[in-house]
Amino acid sequence: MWTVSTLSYAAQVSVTSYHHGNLRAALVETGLAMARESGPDGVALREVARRVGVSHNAAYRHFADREALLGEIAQVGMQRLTEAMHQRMAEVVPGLDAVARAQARLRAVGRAYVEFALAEPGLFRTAFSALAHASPVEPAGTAEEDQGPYALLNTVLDELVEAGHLAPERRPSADVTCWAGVHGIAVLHLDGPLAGAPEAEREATMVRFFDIVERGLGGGPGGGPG
Amino acid sequence: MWTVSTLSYAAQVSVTSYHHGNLRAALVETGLAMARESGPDGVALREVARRVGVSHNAAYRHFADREALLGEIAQVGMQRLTEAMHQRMAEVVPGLDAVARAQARLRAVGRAYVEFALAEPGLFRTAFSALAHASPVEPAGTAEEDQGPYALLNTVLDELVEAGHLAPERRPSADVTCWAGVHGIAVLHLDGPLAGAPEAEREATMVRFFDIVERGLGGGPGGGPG
DNA sequence: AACTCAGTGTTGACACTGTCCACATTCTCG
DNA sequence: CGAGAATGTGGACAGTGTCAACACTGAGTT
Repeated sequence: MWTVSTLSYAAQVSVTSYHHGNLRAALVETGLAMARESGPDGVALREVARRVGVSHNAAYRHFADREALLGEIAQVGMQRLTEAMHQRMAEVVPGLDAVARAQARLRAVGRAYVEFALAEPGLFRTAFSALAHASPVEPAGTAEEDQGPYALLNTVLDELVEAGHLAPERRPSADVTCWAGVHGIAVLHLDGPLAGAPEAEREATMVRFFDIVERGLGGGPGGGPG
Repeated sequence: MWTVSTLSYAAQVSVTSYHHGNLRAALVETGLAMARESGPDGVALREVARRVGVSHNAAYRHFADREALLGEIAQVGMQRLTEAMHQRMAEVVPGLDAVARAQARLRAVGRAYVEFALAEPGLFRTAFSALAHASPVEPAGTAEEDQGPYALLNTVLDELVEAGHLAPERRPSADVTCWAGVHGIAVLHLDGPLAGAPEAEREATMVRFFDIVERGLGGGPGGGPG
């Protein structure tokens, strides 16, 4: 009955069998597409099943809930976000001194975060809608790569400390501050009062934000310049 | 049939008439209560009508859509948020010099924002869920009071400029940066990976955030302290 | 080779939702 | 008083998530 799409189902089996062979993956993939189109609310279990070419309820053999499927999709979304950040971070040209390089990499991950949110609004919203997944913030030292956006941010911030721009005693403040700021910019542009702002303005906002953060983080152990 | 609650329907009429007399207000009020309980998704048109004691569909005489009702509720939520910010801002003791006072007021509005989000998660989510309402960010000068959170923030930032702590050329950067940061902190604690963080940690995060922002905003026209 | 049985997919049902339609009642105004 | 505009009602339709009972298939055991 159902036509097998030409997409990348890892272990595609005979085309007209009763068993789909890879339903779970297919559901996630199709659900992902729907999430990209219309966000978490656009992912209807029945519609996903319909598109995959399987009856409603079939999904219940692989997911306890709609929530469970959505969680899986959210996880993929989070992964995509991480990849985007990683890529932008790696694109930073290497011909700079340590401080400039670390600063550029910090700006790169931040910019990637916002860019991703605006380029993939549905996926971004989905990733943050049902997060029974991600651990409630890993401790700030566990910074191996591809462990999530937070780990990536921490990596860059540690580089900034090493380079000598970020005073160590302000290091603990830095991660959540940066994250919150960038997330706030993303959300306000996505679902907030800044939605529809022209790109130039958004770009200016980003630059100014990073200027302030860099200024706020950098320098010696003393208080502010006042 | 429907029992009239003891709440504040502005123009309550005869108890057993065919016409409710104040349906619109009653719907908003009840919808608001449901939004507080379970966020925007918890506001079901039929259930609202049921609780008010009126048939489903009655709401359609007063709202074009579920979306329209939700928008009205969101507006009330925004108003509550503004009030909370206003109050915390007014509570700042007056016995300080101009700079300290302005800084304290900035921290107060920011803290109020986050506190409100965590104290009224459903309402906060609702306020930011369907915002076909609020104008896409008023220009940064239009800062009369009770015009919304953004106007309030601008007021405080202007005070900071007047007091001499915020360099005028960094003023345009300040509003969105502060807003985004505070909004990010709120959202990450509400729906993000920081959910469930203990209050002490959240408090520390807030303090650190404001330290960085203050440092980043303050001081002379020169670049960072590096 | 036949049988069993767990895994997987299907059909049918239920309760719930938003929304449209036609109808009923009431209020207001001429 | 009577007409017409407001307002509330009931029924219907399509859509949703979820549960329970049934059907098919494939892998392993005897």
